[in-house]
Amino acid sequence: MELRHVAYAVAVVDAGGVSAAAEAVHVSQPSLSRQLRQLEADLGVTLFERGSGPLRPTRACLALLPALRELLALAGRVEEQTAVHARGGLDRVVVAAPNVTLTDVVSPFVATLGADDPVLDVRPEDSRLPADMLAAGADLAIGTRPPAAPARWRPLATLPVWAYVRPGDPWAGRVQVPLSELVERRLVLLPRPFTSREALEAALTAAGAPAPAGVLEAASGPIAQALAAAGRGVAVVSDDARHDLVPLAVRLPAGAGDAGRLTIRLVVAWDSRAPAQAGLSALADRLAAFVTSRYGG
Amino acid sequence: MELRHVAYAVAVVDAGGVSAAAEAVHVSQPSLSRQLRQLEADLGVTLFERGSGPLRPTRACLALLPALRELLALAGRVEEQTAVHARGGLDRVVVAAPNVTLTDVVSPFVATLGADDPVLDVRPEDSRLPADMLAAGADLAIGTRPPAAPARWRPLATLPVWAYVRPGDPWAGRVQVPLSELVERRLVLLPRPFTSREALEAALTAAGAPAPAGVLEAASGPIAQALAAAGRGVAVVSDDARHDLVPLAVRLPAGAGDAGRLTIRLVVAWDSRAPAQAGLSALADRLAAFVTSRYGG
DNA sequence: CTCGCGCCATGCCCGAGAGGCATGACGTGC
DNA sequence: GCACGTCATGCCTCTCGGGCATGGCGCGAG
Repeated sequence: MELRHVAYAVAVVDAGGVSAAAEAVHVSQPSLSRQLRQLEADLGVTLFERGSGPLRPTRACLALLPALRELLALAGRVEEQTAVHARGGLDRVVVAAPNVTLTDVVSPFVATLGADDPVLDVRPEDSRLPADMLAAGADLAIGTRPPAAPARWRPLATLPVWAYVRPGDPWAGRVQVPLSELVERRLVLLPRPFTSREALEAALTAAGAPAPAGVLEAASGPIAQALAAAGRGVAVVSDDARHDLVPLAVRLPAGAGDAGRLTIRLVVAWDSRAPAQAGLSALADRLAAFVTSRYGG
Repeated sequence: MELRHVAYAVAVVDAGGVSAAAEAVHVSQPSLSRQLRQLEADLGVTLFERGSGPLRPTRACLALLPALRELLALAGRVEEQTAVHARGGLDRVVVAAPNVTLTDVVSPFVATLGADDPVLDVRPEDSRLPADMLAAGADLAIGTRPPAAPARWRPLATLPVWAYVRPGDPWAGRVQVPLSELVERRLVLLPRPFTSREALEAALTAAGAPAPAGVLEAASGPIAQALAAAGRGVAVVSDDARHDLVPLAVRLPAGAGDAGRLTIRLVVAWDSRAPAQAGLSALADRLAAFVTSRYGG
């Protein structure tokens, strides 16, 4: 019996099914399904009844459940306690992230931390690759592309890319604009390595849409918005709204996933071999939970 | 953090060092050493001070120790509790073993089991290979050769092979006899597949000793002893003494290991994929502990 | 009635990790 | 100074956890 298996079993009970639990514990549904059976074989007890629909805990499972929860809680307390004894581990955590994310995501999260929590040493980063940030000394890195092993990562959020128009614009009354219409306008975009730009171009390629009628490059999100506010074009960025700009979702052709809107995926990553890895992953989970509650997943 | 790692760390503290702990938890010393470092990295805490001699727990480790022990105790209780709910798992456990082992080892162990323990359904087996016994439906198998993966096994005991002479024999006053002298006598041996026979012949080959002067084959250990009691030769078997026979250790040439005596190794094996695997390994551990306390390892 | 959708299980493959063996570095005691 | 006991490290194997793709299966909508 391993703690991981116990956590999986409890997650299945709480989530009411394997599929839902798999999402909660960040593994695929087949993997979780197999781990469950392994735990059952290991203990020699049938924990779940299979059959129609979501599987349901057996009587034995429910009887064990309190002890299993206690086991997890105790393990959690041990890991917390280690933070106290950690030498140079979680007193300071260096968080690296692109600028947009820092202002819109990390800063609000830092504001929610208590006195017991580690001090987050936030550092803006040019690279979009979490792997590079980790190599540069960051403990946690936020970016758009999952790093390769042995780094670990977790999905953080799926943020929409907005097309910002000023209040007087003909589109100002709409809530979304199709990609095909968007390219007919002059666009204010960020330079290439920025994710909103890359996501837009990838979507254009995938949809077979023509190149935008005109492109104006801005050095940062706020500047792009300022240009849009000045009527120089439609700013396509993922920043939150400024200057009273009106955000429009960018509608993609059907079947493109992400609810048909242009989005960018954020991930949070850390080094699996770093000291206090348990603490880092816990912090990453809290950050993900915070973002989910704030942006609604 | 996984329960296995916790168990390892506690074992190291209790045993006072990696090497001793490795034996206690049945893994090799290098493996245990690495797991420890992994646990430290995972928690972000230095648990042991390395340096001269056996490593010693740090202050942080000692602070965590009670919680770790509690964690293991709780996990143990959960596994015990599962035995109660196990369906057809550990109510009956089929134990297969060679005849000698059954009478001399398993039976006394069965006598020590309480009402809460599973019923051991003991079955004598001709094969010396635990793998065959498991394939034949046994839950636990006792034999002389460790099975291949995915079966799991544990060393059970190292039993001496005795040279039995009757009280009136010229050797009756001795406690041991060298292999070279033994072969000059007429010997009462078991047939080939029996382990005492195979061990003897392997030792003869290894020592370059001549073949025994004369061999009388007996169908079983007790019969061999009966023949020895009748003065028909020296019985070389691993059974406990009967018929007032005098046991002599068989001395091997130096460097042959096993404290220079002819011995056979016993192992207990089970199927890692069997239901109630946790209960089986616990039972195997208890059996090993019993044998150790009875035969002094 | 049938089709589609949401469940979970299974087959396949890959990579990480745990394990063993052999060996090396380091201290201690004879 | 040498033998021995400690733990660490390199190398290899093999299990197992994980993901993707796919297959049954029941239920509900059309």
